[in-house]
Amino acid sequence: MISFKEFRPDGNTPIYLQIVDYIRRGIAFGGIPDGDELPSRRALSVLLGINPNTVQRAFGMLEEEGLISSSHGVTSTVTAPPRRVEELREEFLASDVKAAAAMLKRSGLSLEQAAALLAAYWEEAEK
Amino acid sequence: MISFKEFRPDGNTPIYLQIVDYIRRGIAFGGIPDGDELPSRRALSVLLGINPNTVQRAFGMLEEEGLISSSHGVTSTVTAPPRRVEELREEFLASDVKAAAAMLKRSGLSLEQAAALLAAYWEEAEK
DNA sequence: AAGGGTGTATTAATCAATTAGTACAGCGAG
DNA sequence: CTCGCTGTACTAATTGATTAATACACCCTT
Repeated sequence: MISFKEFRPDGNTPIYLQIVDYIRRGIAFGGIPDGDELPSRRALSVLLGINPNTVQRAFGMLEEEGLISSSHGVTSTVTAPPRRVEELREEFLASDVKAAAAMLKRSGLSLEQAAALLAAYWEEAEK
Repeated sequence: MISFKEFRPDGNTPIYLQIVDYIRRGIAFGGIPDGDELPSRRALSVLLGINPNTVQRAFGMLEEEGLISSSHGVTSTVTAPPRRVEELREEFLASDVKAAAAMLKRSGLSLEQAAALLAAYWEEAEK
């Protein structure tokens, strides 16, 4: 059962997106295993103090993405076979790295300069 | 006189922010010189097909940032002495690099891995 | 079979950000 | 001096996204 103990909404980004992100990343990196059970829409909504439909919106997106499976009357479960997890990881990496590269490129940096600066700022960058 | 010939709003980000960004980057990297003249609020609003106040909002931000100078009755001009340009460039770089580093770190990469991936994706990254 | 749990669909309310309307005030050329 | 340009301030309208209300439909346990 996925626990939301470490879920800390940032108050800035929409909640439903943070839920999606939390679970996505949990599946990709944080050890949420295949077949794991999700809290019910209503249960989670109570826990987070939000409306059930907000949870539904998040879960709906995950469902469309094929990361969870839902059916009437019963609680949803994670659908994350090893291939999918690997795929997901790569998607994340690719999009993050691309975004980072684009960002650095736009500042007119060469690859060498970018790498050097990255190293320089690496430590102090907040995880 | 700053021309907006190359200004291509992306339809996604708010226009006033895109204007700010366009001018900021122009000053930092794109050769908008100190003292250069801006179109009037109204003129630019007509050119872009938007409301004068939307332009005003952008110009207001630039004014607060000290990047342009405005006074009543007369058109605004760029205020970008060499020091300021250098400073601006560094600000941009620092914030971009930090953002990139944070992004890569969140994916659980080591510095070495990040550098390697960056190199791998460098070419195809859109400027 | 019935009641309390569950997911789902549709619609409405809320809220924040962006954009626009209108009026006022200063400069400068003719 | 005055007209047309300019910047500025304040307020209202619009819009889009997010969140909430409500009702329905299904499953499972007892």
